Amino acid sequence: MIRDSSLCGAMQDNELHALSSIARRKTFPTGQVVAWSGDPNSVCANVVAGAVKVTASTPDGREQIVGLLYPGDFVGHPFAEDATLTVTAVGETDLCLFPRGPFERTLGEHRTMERRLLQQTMESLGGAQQRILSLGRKNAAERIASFLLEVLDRTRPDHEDGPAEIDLPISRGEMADYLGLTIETVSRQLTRLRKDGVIAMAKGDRCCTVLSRERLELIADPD
Amino acid sequence: MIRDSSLCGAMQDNELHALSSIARRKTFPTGQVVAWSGDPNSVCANVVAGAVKVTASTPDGREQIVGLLYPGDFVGHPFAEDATLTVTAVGETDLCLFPRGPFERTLGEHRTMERRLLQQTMESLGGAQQRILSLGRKNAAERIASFLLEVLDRTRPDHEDGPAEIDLPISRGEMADYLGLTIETVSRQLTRLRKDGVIAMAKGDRCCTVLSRERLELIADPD
DNA sequence: CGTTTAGTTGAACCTTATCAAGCCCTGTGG
DNA sequence: CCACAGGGCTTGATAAGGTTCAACTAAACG
Repeated sequence: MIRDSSLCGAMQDNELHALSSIARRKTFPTGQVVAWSGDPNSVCANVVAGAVKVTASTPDGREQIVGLLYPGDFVGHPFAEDATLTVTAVGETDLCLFPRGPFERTLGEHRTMERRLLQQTMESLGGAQQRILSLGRKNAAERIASFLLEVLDRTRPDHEDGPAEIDLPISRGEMADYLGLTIETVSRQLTRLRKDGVIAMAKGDRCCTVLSRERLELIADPD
Repeated sequence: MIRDSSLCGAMQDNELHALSSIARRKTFPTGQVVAWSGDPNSVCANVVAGAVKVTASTPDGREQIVGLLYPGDFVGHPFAEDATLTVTAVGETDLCLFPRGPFERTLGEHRTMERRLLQQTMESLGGAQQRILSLGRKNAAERIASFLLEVLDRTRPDHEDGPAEIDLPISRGEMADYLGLTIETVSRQLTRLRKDGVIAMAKGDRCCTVLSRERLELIADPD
């Protein structure tokens, strides 16, 4: 179902076959860890359904979500000996797992796959660079607005204007870990957006209606 | 001179030849812009000597350095139509420039090169993720200490302990833009490190002696 | 039901930004 | 040769944004 947006997108049938012969489908319940930081780096994967968070943390336990991956996204770090990041399912999640060794070998045998992975990695890098800008230079309101727009673009790629309902994939605490803020600040900023009529959202809910995409964009990227 | 650490590292002579036939060497004076954000994405490059900064900025002009690249590092974003980032020489810098089109073609013709670029891009992504952690969860002191260690590791890869002299590649203002702080905070944190005897450094100087790497590490990653 | 968990809200505090002044070095022009 | 302007850096005072701590609500769950 997610073929064309994922690694498999550009591939021939024989290549797909090579991949699927090493792949293993698995469902992870909410909160289950797929791979631990510090463990040997043994798997790569494609997200099939649900989502995963990729987290880094300081030795004293502060946590930061460095990536949020959705269906079609590639997870993992080929060629690295050890995992430096923890991968966790957020919400019930289906992954297509590839043991790293065989995956790297398959990569070597199928050019289109390697090319596609290179392009995906370049895109991830671009995304990471945007997040560096957010975390380094944006205030709380701007970060929250940017995040809502990110989720909106992910789930409604064709949306242009007018009200749109989005379902936040993560909790307030996870939003805080993603945006480099605290739970309290996230909560306050959301109520502020609600009071200002930019979004509509029941208290404590994960469901959120963007009333004015335009205003949200203005907050995310002021001019 | 920087062959083995750069893209060219894993290549055969015929591949090197292919690359060098499209390459153009150029020296950029301090502050000169190599590529502008928003312009068509026309070049990739390898840093030969000196260093470049890669910056992103908000529409209202706040600036963030998203990457700092040294000799051997690859600069650019193959496959992207437009540049979203600005690349600027910091200090007198030699680059080996590749027009993007021919570079992508060459990439398609030389597997080892593509493989190597994939690995480099993965490493860049890992670095970016570490910086997301820093910007999201570390305070000013920790960021400064992390940065000094980064520079130390770059310039003295074999250094383990004891005093070591390092030359900061960038100004205070650029450190601020790199670390998501202000000039004033950077300055204050450096004098603090100086007063605490962690580093020795003449006021306003770019040269800095790390007196205790151990203490610096303790500050960068508290436990 | 009582307990737990996620989220909201308020008050006090703290880190960092902002504003302002001054220093030092360099380069320039009288 | 000196006065002066400018840039890079430091330092101080003040302000603000976000964190921390704490209380509270509401839904979920045994």
